[in-house]
Amino acid sequence: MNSNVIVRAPLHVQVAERLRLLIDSGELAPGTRLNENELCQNMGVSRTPLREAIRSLATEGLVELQPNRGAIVSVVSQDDVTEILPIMASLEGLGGRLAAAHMQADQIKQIRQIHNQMVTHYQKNEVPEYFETNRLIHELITEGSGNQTLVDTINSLSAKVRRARFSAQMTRESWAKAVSEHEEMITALEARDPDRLEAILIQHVETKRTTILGSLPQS
Amino acid sequence: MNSNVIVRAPLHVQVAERLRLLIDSGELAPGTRLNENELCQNMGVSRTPLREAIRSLATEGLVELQPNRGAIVSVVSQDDVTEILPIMASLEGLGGRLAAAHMQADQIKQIRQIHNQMVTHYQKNEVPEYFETNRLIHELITEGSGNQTLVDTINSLSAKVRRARFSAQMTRESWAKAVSEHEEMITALEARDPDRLEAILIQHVETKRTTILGSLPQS
DNA sequence: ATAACGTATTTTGTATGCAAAATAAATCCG
DNA sequence: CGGATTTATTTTGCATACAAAATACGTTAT
Repeated sequence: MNSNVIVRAPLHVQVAERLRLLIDSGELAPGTRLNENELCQNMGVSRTPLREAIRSLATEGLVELQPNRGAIVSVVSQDDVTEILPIMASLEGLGGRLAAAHMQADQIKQIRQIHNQMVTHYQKNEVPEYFETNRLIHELITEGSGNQTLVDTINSLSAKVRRARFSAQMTRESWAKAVSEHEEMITALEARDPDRLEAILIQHVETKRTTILGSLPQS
Repeated sequence: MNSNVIVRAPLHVQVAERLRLLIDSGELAPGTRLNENELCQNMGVSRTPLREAIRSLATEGLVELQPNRGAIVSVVSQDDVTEILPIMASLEGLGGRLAAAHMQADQIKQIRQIHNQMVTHYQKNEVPEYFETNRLIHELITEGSGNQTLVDTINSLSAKVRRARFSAQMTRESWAKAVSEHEEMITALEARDPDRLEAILIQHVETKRTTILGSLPQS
């Protein structure tokens, strides 16, 4: 009779999610060794599901397995970021191209509204809110492509870059440039101009790359 | 005294590799349920490393977990392929662009040689050899980008498409077209023309898409 | 005969236990 | 006293054991 079929996720999945959170929040810093007993007690589960979860995260690239020595939180190097950003540029460009063709008018309107919010956050210098609305816009455009595999692929790469957290060194200039590029993005989207949107998105990631790695030696 | 430090891979990694092979070869067909006991006996390991391996494959997308019902070999639908191919086009294009800039002259010569082999296989109608040399050329160009993350990303997507195995229906025409596109690819690479190589690679995947899905309903 | 229920068996999920490897500690020797 | 070797402890890797869920089966009742 009860149609509320509650399929509670398997333990190892829950554990994986929790670990992902801990790593993403920085509570488990890159390079930290994952002590199984410690984590087990901490989370109140046995080692079996925990180990299964760790294996999952390893194939995701979030942790690195060291034979007979357990796992460490993987360190995202500058080289990694240098490799990832051009890939993201390409994929976000593709996403934009598809989105310009497929998105509904009201979805585009919604993005315009969020964009306006973002500009307000920029003007009021509200950094975390800016980043959040920024992220949301990119996500919505990518999802607008209607290509779930593309969304997943971008997210997986994006997570690694985000974890590097070089982002803090954003200057007033590069911030202004990013905002103006966003303005162009939305305009191109409203005009449903795939080529232009694609070009801007690629340029936008290039700006990001410069911001992140520009001042640093390319090791 | 013995400096030959043999670090044999952990069992769950070996098991994962073996499973990947079984799935790739079609011995474990899409949709097949993975019976743990059966596989354990078959491979002579206990359930623990087997289960860990299955979790890894799940995050890779090769198998699909069904809570309290184990795992099945994931089915790659036409929709999936339709989603993946444009992504691969984009990424192979980027790979080519980078390769044209970074590859050593002797590496390019090597590709030219393999290309010539491939053409011979085409002329002699040696299908498996053709596919293998074809695959190798794409791999070498992508690796020529010097971007390992890009290589990994493409490989992961490529594996799924390959598993769909629509490839059999290659006509004489589309085969000829593919070969001529390859000729253009190598020429562009030798001329170190990134824009041209990128364009051809994107076009090439588009040809592949048409070959694979062209005649079929896009469900 | 068929549908529905209840039981038995299989299969998955989780916990525990034991062996091997790695790390830490302590002892011994120079 | 310092370095190396040996011993003890911790930690990982794998196997087994038990519990819960799902499937298969058989029985009963309509």
